[in-house]
Amino acid sequence: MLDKSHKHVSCSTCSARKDSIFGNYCECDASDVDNLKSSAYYKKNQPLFLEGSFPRGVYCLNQGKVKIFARGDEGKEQIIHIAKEGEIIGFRSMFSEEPYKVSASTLEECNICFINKEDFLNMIDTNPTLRNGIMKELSKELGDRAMFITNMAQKSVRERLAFSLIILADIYGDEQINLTREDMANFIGTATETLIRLLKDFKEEGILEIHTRKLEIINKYKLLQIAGK
Amino acid sequence: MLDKSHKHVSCSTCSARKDSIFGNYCECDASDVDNLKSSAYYKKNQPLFLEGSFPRGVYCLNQGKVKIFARGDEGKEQIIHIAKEGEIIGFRSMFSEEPYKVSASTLEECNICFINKEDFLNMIDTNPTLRNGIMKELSKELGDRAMFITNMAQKSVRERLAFSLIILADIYGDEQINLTREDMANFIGTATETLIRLLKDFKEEGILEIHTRKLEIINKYKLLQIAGK
DNA sequence: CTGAAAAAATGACAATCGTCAGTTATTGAA
DNA sequence: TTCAATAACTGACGATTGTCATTTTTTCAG
Repeated sequence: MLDKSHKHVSCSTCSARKDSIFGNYCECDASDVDNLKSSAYYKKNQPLFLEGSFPRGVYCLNQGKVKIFARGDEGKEQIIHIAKEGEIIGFRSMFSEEPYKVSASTLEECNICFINKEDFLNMIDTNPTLRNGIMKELSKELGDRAMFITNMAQKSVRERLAFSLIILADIYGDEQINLTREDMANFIGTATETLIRLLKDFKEEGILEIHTRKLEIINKYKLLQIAGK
Repeated sequence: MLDKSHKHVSCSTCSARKDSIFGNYCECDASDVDNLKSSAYYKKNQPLFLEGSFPRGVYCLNQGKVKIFARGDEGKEQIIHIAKEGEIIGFRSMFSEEPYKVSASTLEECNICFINKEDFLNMIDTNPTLRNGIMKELSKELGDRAMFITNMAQKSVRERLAFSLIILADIYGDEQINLTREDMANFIGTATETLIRLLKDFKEEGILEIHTRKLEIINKYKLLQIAGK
């Protein structure tokens, strides 16, 4: 259970900081960031921002998981990314001068810090190390998305499920994967029913165990084989 | 027919410059760029760079079209983007410090300029306007790719074809769309045979005319309807 | 602890789409 | 101009996957 008291989370004691751009590129300025940001507790399924709205700043995830998703023409969610502790969310829109093209929403209880657009852009302008880190991050994600598109276009749902389970296992670390079937289907890009059937297949093949919502991967090697690379 | 003499193409007279980041963000420095870059003629189907290799600089497309693509596990191409006159190609990899995650290859005869990595990064460091333009571009593309992923995941091949034809019509401008069936299928994310069948359907529905390889769009409104937004 | 709401699961069925195998048309170099 | 190579096209067929309808299980607020 997380602290819900809205108490200020300090960067200097932030356990996620080692995984963060701030941690990697901006060692010296932790206290500067500390003075600029605010922190807040978010309930499960609470939006950070919505597609179409204008960005006011960036979010830094201290604790919890956040889904980044777009909506298709019929309103169906497509999850583009699942952010974990230490990630900065929504910084792309700081530069594009466009409304958000994606939405962000918590998948579980979260502690999230917020930095104003103006303050953030100021940091970028005056701190070349941080700036280079951000540019590197933008570029990396662009590369990742090229692979994402390729997987979507060329892999079967079964292959994509295997691939996604590996990614999810990485995101969830020690914890077990914990997503609704609908969210998982929206990540893989398939119908919920199809996902459920394939999970059952994987279970029968001894690849994973299903503890209701939580998934435990038993045979990662087999997943890698199915995912095909 | 393009000039094949390897003669230097000057930025100041480059007709594509108005569509370029250099044109929009770096008005004053055209001659600076001029002194740094080299220009070259490329034949059809000639690679600029390959997935996995390390970037040496960026390419600026003066004339022609270039496909940017990744390869799936079985070697099948997935075209991520088709660059037209004025676009800068390969600048993402300048920042990521990774090998290319995509390949680039000409789709027709091209004139392409080249700027060294070092010179380019130097320009970025010393020219904030250009830098902001680049960051804006990176962010924009990231947004575009979120939509690309969503389309891939949620639209039928027929819908994706309609959508892609609109994009291609925009890329080709006054000219007619001119791609092999295979390239077009690899852009849409389908089998060549399926694409051919659907093109025939569209022809029979009066949406387009097929002049062997070249496609002429007759009813753009209907395409928009089918694409679904 | 209980009941209503949400999520997960199952079954039946049809359509989309990919694969394979083969034919026709087009291109471009000799 | 010709011929070989490449690209475009057609047909048959089945597997994968989405849709709809329904049941079972789980969650969580009161």
